Amino acid sequence: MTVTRFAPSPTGRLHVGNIRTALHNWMLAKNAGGRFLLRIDDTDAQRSKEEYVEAIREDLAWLGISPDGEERQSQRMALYDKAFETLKAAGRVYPAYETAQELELKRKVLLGRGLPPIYDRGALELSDRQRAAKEAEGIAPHWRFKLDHGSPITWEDGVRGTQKFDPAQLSDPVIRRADGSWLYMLPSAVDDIDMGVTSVLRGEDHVSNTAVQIQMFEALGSGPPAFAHEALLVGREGKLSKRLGSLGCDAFREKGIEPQAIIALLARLGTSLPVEPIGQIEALLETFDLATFGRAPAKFDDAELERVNTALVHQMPYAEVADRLPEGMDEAGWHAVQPNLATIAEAAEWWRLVTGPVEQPEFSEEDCAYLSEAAQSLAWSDDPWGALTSALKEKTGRKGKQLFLPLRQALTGMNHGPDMGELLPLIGEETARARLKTASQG
RNA sequence: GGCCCGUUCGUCUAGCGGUUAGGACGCGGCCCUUUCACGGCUGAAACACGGGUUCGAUUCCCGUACGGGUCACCA
Repeated sequence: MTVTRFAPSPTGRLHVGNIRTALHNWMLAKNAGGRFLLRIDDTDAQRSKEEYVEAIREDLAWLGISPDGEERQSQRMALYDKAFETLKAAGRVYPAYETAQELELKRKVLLGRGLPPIYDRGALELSDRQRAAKEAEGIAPHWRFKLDHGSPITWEDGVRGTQKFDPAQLSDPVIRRADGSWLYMLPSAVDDIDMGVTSVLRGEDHVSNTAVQIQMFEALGSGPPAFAHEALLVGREGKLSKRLGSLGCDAFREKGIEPQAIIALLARLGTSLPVEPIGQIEALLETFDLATFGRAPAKFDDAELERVNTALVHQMPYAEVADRLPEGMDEAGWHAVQPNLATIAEAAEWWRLVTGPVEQPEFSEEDCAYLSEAAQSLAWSDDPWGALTSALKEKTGRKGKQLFLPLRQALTGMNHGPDMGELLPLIGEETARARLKTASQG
């Protein structure tokens, strides 16, 4: 069975990049009838916050991509200890004593000489006596995973094709701090094994991590999962950008963006499939295919998100939105107002044209007379607007803008808006007549 | 700087040696509508640059430029 996972760190709200990864993993699993798991990667106790764990769950639920299971790394330490011992016994981890400052300096020197800033394995040169001396000084080591430089690391990537890495081009990753706390690399691999994850789909910022982790999977006696790395999303100006990071689920919600719009856009952006206002995630699922994923970074544009949202809002049936509409708005009201909406929240603004009060403009003397005439001509029927306008056309000879604009302004206080034929019946005879009278009195 | 990846209409992209270079979104025009919007029709709009290879390159190779990623005791 296909098992995928979404493994965010609870250090902030979900943002577009996150959401996209989560969605694609969800789709990858569901498309194969598999399971989608949430793993809270909270090994970094300093930065992880409980409120964000809760927010992540809520956001996923809001988006409609709830996980089938959840794990937390902070509760799985025993597993990592065990894996660590296994690796140690196999000679695949070694203690290192450099300080962060020393490492930083080494990197700068290498970079300055035009060389790749790869860890020099200085700790491997240490004799037993030198190590003992460090310990005697009270310096506890941090631990690195020893990469096997023997042969190139290769894998068949779900979106990038055959990948090949020279392990000598990679630094031996620090996997454990001196205080015993864990870094991302090992726990992630351990959990993927333990959770039975079969497919790992993540951003291309992880490709070199994958190379390292493939060796970890092997060292732990497990075959690696199927990896796929999708191109990152960039902002309007290119670049991953601070701006994109700030586009969180909460911000979208506040702007009146429907979760379906986010899903519809993110499901297809950067793929060869057209972005379409598809409200059913199941329909999106049918066309989901890693083979359609592009390898170049795609631009995320919130204007496009808003467009998708608007198109979706225009499709939504009354039943789906009923409980979010303003007090008193029934199905007829929804239909009258729907084509003019960019967000559902805007329904309230248009609905005020019906419930009033309306703010009428100043009318010329001529228009006042016309509106007075209109008040008298108003007759109720199935189609009061049609009846009113044709009656006035005959009586006054007005047509076009002259005919309808004063009426619209008197009745709604605005010179554009939903179709009057639908709006007038909702306003009702009494209110309509009153508004026309008021307007006719200047 | 090393290593990976990429560059086709404004945007997302199709293309896998010979095409009028296709689609979608956006944009323009027309129609519908006694407003705006919705809807329908229609139009403009692209192969980063320079060398090869080839009868023929958007497509293959090399180089240049540009963009993205990575090289953390972050994930």
